[in-house]
Amino acid sequence: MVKSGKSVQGAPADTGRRMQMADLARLAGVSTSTVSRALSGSELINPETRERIRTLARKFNYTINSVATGLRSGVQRTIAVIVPFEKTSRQSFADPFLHGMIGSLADALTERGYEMLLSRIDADQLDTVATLIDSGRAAGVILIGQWRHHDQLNAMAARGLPLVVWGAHLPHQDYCTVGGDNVRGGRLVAEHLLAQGRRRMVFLGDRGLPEVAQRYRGFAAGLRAGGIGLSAQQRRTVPFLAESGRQAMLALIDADPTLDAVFASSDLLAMAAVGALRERQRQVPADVAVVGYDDVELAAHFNPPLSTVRQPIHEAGTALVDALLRMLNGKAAPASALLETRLIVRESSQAASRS
Amino acid sequence: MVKSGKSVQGAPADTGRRMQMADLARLAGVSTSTVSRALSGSELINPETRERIRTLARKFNYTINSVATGLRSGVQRTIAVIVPFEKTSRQSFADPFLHGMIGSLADALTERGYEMLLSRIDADQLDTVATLIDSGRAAGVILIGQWRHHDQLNAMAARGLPLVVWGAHLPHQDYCTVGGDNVRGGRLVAEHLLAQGRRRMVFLGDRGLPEVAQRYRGFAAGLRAGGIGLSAQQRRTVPFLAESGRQAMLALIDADPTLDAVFASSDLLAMAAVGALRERQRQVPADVAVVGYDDVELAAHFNPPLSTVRQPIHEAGTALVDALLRMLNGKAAPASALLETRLIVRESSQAASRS
DNA sequence: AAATTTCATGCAATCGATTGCAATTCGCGC
DNA sequence: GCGCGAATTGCAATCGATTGCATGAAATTT
Repeated sequence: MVKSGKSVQGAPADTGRRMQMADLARLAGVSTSTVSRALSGSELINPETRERIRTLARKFNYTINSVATGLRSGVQRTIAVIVPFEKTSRQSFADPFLHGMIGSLADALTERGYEMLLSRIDADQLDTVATLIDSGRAAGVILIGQWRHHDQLNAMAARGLPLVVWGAHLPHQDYCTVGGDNVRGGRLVAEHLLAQGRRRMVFLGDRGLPEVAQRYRGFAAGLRAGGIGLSAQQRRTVPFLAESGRQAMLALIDADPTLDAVFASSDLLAMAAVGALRERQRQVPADVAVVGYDDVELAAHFNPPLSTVRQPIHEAGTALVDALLRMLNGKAAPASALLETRLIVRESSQAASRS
Repeated sequence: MVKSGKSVQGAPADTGRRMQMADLARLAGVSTSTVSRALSGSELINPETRERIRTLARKFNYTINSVATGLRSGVQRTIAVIVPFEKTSRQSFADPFLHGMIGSLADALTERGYEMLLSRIDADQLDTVATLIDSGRAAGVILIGQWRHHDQLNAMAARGLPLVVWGAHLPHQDYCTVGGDNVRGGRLVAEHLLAQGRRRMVFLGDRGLPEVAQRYRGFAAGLRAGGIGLSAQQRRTVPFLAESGRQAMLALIDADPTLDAVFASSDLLAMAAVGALRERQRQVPADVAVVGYDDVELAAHFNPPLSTVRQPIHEAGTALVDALLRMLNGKAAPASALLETRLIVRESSQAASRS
């Protein structure tokens, strides 16, 4: 019922139809052309008229209909942010890392005058992303995580869709990514754990995902450099879900009660791992060191405070948005960006425990 | 440069202008009227023609421009979800509870064929919310948390804005809210802590926020029923930020080293409190019991697992969206809804500790 | 064979704003 | 007093789709 009945004359009734430019024009005794120009601050309009119209607009709470504007001018100030999920596990939205990312993107977009359309979509139906652009609902797309769809993303880039992806930089990649240096991150963790005198490590994460694969590669390489190997029994393929992390950790510790360090590919998994270790009466870090990835806000406040690899979330949002906007402005797809990645050592991985 | 050059004839060049209905009409040798009807499945169109057009559309990857559709038909399938923040503290987006809420809303909206426009806005400029509606960018608004702006929300409701708020149900309230039973939640916590033999309680949270105020009221009432009081020294006004929670808890324990229970108005604060207690060598729950609020996913995996009052996040999303859609369909503003609220007891508040 | 339906499609107005170009007014010089 | 440029403002086409009404062909009736 919001939209109905016409205003009889001049000012539309308080209830009923939304005010529009023609109404304001009538009230001001000018044409809509003049109103349009006045509101957009055109030099063509007499300053007095302009002020009069603007005052009137404010008084009547008039706001330009941006749907109509969008249609006529052909510009869209909406960016779609897509969080893919794998329907088998419902995974992904639960990770607090995503939360930080969304916040950071929201800020970066708002700062630049864009709106954010947030959407979770089935990772197996990534092509629906193209529809968002084709239908004019969004000017561009930011995808969080490339998941297992490298080829599909390449295809979308080939179609010329304005697309930027948070994730790993891969060989033969035609789309633009922004991400941390995952290989380096993994290696830093390996070096740190070795320096703490740990020897029997395990890894938690789904190496089917490019970012995780790179973290693993860096980790394994770092261990190898220290003369330590990592067998198939010492890693576990887990989605980014707390309960899965817990189960995996329980299995690992039961399989090898002597393990002394865990590298989890996300803080969420690391926290779940700590819980599982506790269930098995292992002290963290005295018995087992735990290192996560992301440095989500809670990591510092966890019990014990979690060592982790920091992903520069704030920069990430800015970098993603800027890359996309550059693309929309017709500049060639910007080169993929690698953001700074560093290890934050807290209590969960230290050799000397508090007590 | 995405939009430029006209197609010379028939199929538009692969590069360049976006395909539109007129192009498809030309390709099919019919008018746009026919295409429009064919794609919308009108009975008026010959089934064969309809199929031919649809096939063509699929083949050329044509998608109806929803901006134009929106303008002509006047319907908007976008809902704005607003997360207010207080600029002084940058608070709010950090809380994992919000994250769950956003996910739940995203699901509920998608299921019903709506898109979600996510926006953080300065709580002091809530009126910009009206602009979202007035400008036609969104059909309705879901606001997460009423913060300190009860009156402003009433004013917006009076203006007839389609608005639903997650939060507390207050006296003299003209807008529709969906929320948990905060008073009951607080009371349950009090009863539980008393039953565990705790006596010196403290409360963490900003009672300037209606939801928190209600939780506190229930809590204080429950304690009073058990013959226990709560002095001004036993509560602390804290925003929903981990670091603030930590500071507040440190101050409280220093002020009264004998306290034996903490009720935090969110899980985030509870987790921060656990960290602070740990810094002061207090065992949770042996020395101090801690109870949070929300039951975010991590609560169960915290160390120790966190007792908390569960907010039914999934139902919440559904209820908020349904209430809003009912409003948009012209039904009177639905009555505010109170969702089920129950206490989940985990280790952090138990009398007998594990070891 | 003429008249009447039925079916399928096209024409043109419309949604609410923007903008190139034309029109009007005013001031001022000659 | 007439002409010309500058300053304002309005007219009408346009963005891309939707839809009431008209149209024309085929099918049916008489």
